[in-house]
This record gives sequence, structure tokens and C-alpha cells, in this order.
Amino acid sequence: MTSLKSDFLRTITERGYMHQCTDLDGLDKRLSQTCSAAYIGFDCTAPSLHVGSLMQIMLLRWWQKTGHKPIVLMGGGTTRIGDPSGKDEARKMLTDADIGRNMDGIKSVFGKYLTFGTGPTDAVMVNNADWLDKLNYIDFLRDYGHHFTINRMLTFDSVKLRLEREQPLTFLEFNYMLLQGYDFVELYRRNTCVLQMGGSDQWGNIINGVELGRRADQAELFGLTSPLLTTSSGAKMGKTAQGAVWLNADSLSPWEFWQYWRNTEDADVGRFLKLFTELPLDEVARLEGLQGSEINEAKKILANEVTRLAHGAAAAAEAAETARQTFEEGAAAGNLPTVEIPAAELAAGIPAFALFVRAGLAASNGDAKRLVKGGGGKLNDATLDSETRPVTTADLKDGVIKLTAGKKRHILVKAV
RNA sequence: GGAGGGGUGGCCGAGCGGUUAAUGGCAGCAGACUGUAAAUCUGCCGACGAAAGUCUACGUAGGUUCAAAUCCUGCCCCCUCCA
Repeated sequence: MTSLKSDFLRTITERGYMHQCTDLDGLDKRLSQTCSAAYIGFDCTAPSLHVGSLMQIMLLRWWQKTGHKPIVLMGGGTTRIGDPSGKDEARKMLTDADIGRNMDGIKSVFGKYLTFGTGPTDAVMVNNADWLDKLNYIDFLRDYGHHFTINRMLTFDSVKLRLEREQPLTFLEFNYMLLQGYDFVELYRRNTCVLQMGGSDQWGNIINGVELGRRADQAELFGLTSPLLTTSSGAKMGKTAQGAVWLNADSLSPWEFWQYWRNTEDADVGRFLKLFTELPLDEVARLEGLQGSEINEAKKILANEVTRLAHGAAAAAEAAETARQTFEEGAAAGNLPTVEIPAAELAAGIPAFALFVRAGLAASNGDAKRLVKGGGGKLNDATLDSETRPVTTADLKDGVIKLTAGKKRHILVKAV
């Protein structure tokens, strides 16, 4: 914990990414001397990554920025097994077609954060299905199985917790850690990859790779994990009412993404600025120190910066401007999410509750009625007092009708 | 294969013949207070219906009963112990 020599470790320690490291001094020494390769694996369980993975992506970004080579490992093979870490029960099996589709969706996001290519510090992407699918069971058991003892495997949290809770752990899942361990060795051989990073729930899996590398190849490998992120109120990062905060624009619009960060709790602002933006630390310290409502300025900067990385400067600026018009001027900003309704239907009049459902602001007619009855439904910024009030073309203002549910969810209705 | 226990709303978890769309908690939504924050307080929280009301729901399929989440039978699934 004394003075770290390598840029990478110093940076990530200062910014709060560091949780555990297998050999901090050894790694520091190596990184300060040579350009090295490190990898992080990503499951292909959904068609987009969400902010829960953002810390890992940022780690790879810093890794590249400090002069090293990032390897993005797509878990095309391991996702066929299913990682039991941190899960109470086995996830249902994904079909190979699903995994392939998910992988395609996930791949696109890395181009925003990393520079890919063939140069010494350019990022590369690999898929562990390339080697795992070819493994021969008997060969694998003979070559690698004898390096693992059941005694040791039973001590890992991913296994131990399941057993303690008397929840089933299938043999399939039990094998996951061997395969992830083998991944590390394979990447060491192919790319002289010496470091695996991941979330703290991956510690056990990472250790397995480090140990397997030493036993099988006498390789000195390193592991490093980042802390599990929760908000100050204890909620898991990246979950909202609508679901996960996805990184792909087609899963979650940049506007909603920006809003997620804008609504960060006060107590989290500094931490998030360090983790999810690249603002200098003295600037972060200044923003973090803002008192009372002034901290809203820091939240806007946080939202701008994070959105800029994920969706580009234009999308970030647009989201910021839309927010300014909507929340600070109370105007119907033109860039709010829009729903189109046939003009003829609108001319005939649509009950207000039905319009809320059409706009996606309510899950059912009953839900919409409850919303309006509770005083949470607004039409053109005026609170609705009747859920059945017909909405017609007469309500159009500058060609649109602004519907609001609660304080934050706005939709523009257009007649077409 | 044998013996026992269990499957209830997004999750946890009561209920164990009618008064139960089903206690309670968590999560969620809205309102108040604020700063698009947190905390707190209040209301809401199956679907359809303007409403009266109708329908669907307690693993699944049947049965008993005026009436079943609650009783009986078959089936499916899970857990524990034994072999």
C-alpha cells in the first residue's frame, strides 16, 4: 500500500477500483517495467451489458490508457455452463442461438471504450468457445483435472454458499471454475496474458486461474478484483423500476441513461465520478464538496461524462439539453421520447388513461387510472383530475401533447 | 427404489373448508416535504369495465361439497434421510 510505481495500479487505487489483488507488489513491479496483457471475461447472458459491468470496462480502458494491452474475453463457451458465483440457483440453460445473439449485442459496446487493432497496446477480443468447445473430456481431466482438489473447490464461496444453504449445485456448474481457470492459462499461452481482473464475486474463479497457471506452466499470473458496487442506500447498482440500466442504445435510450446518472444519490456522486468518468481527481474533489442543491451541478457533469463515453458527445449533449428544457424550463422539449397516435383516433378522442397506456407510462388500464386518481398524471403540465377525460386534437400544442407520469417520466404524443 | 417434507401474487412468507383478490414484510408506483437526492410521512399496488360488476389466480389434472388455496386421488417438480 506504500507508493505504487505503475501508472495503472496507482490510478485505479486512487479512483476506487481496487478490492483485492493476489500480489500487489509483484504486479506493480511488472507493470512498471513492461507492457503487459490483461483480460476480463464477460458472460453472454443478455443482449447488452449493463452498468454493473461498467466498472470492468473502465478498468480495461485505464489499462489501455496506461500503456497496456486489454483482452476482452467473450464467454461464448463458459456461458454454456453458467457461472454459479453469487447465484442462489442455476440459471436456466441458454440455447447456443441465444448466446450467439447476446454476444453480438455485447461486442458493440467495447468499441466505445477501447481502441482495437494489432498494435502492442491495441485491444483484442477473443471468444473462449474457440478453445473450450474443442476440449476433449478425458484429455482435459488428465491434463488439468489433477491440479484441482475437491477439498479446495469446496472451500470457494460459489460452492460453499450453495451447500450451506442446502441449495442444489449441479455438476455442470461445479465445473465452471475449472473452465474459467483454464481460460486464463489459455490466454497466457496465446497472448502472454498475465492478469485477470473482474468483480469481487469473481475472486474464486480468478484464483483458480492463477493457481492453475502456476501448476501447469509455472507461470506467474496475477488476479485483481474490483469492489461490488452498491448505492449508498444499499441497492445493487444498475437496477431501476424499468429493469437494468443497459449500455446499448437500443436497449436503453441515451436519454434514459443520462437520467439514471442524473438521479444519483448525493452520497454517491464523488465515488461515481471517480469510477465512471475520467475527470481529474482534484476536479472530482471540488464537485464532491458542493453543498446542498449545488451538488446537482456535479450530477449533471456526472451524467454528461458517463453518457459521453457510452453514447458519444452528441447524444450526451442532446440528453442534457432535453433535461434542461424539461426540468428547468418546464417546456415540452422536442427530444423527449415520442409516441405516435393516428390522427383520426386522436380526433375522435382517447380517454386519458388509455393514452397513458399507449405511451408506455402505465402497465395496464387499471395502472393508468390509479396513476391519475393518485394525482400523478399530467397532461401538458396540468394535473389531470379525471382519468376518463377524452384527449383530442384540441390538446395539441405545437403539434404535440406532453404526458407526464410522476415527476420524471415524460412522453410526447404526436398525431400522424 | 424406500421414508418423510414441500410447491401460495415480482421476491420472502402467512393462511389450512365459507367473512380470502388471498395477513405481513421487501420491492414497485404516486402524493407531501425537497434539490430530477436521501430519509420520513400518506395513499396505491391481478386483469377487464365509465360504473355496477365480470373474469383469472394459490405446481398440474380431476373429484368431494351449496362452497376449496384449504379435503380426496392421479401426475409433475423440489428438498432431506435411507438404499
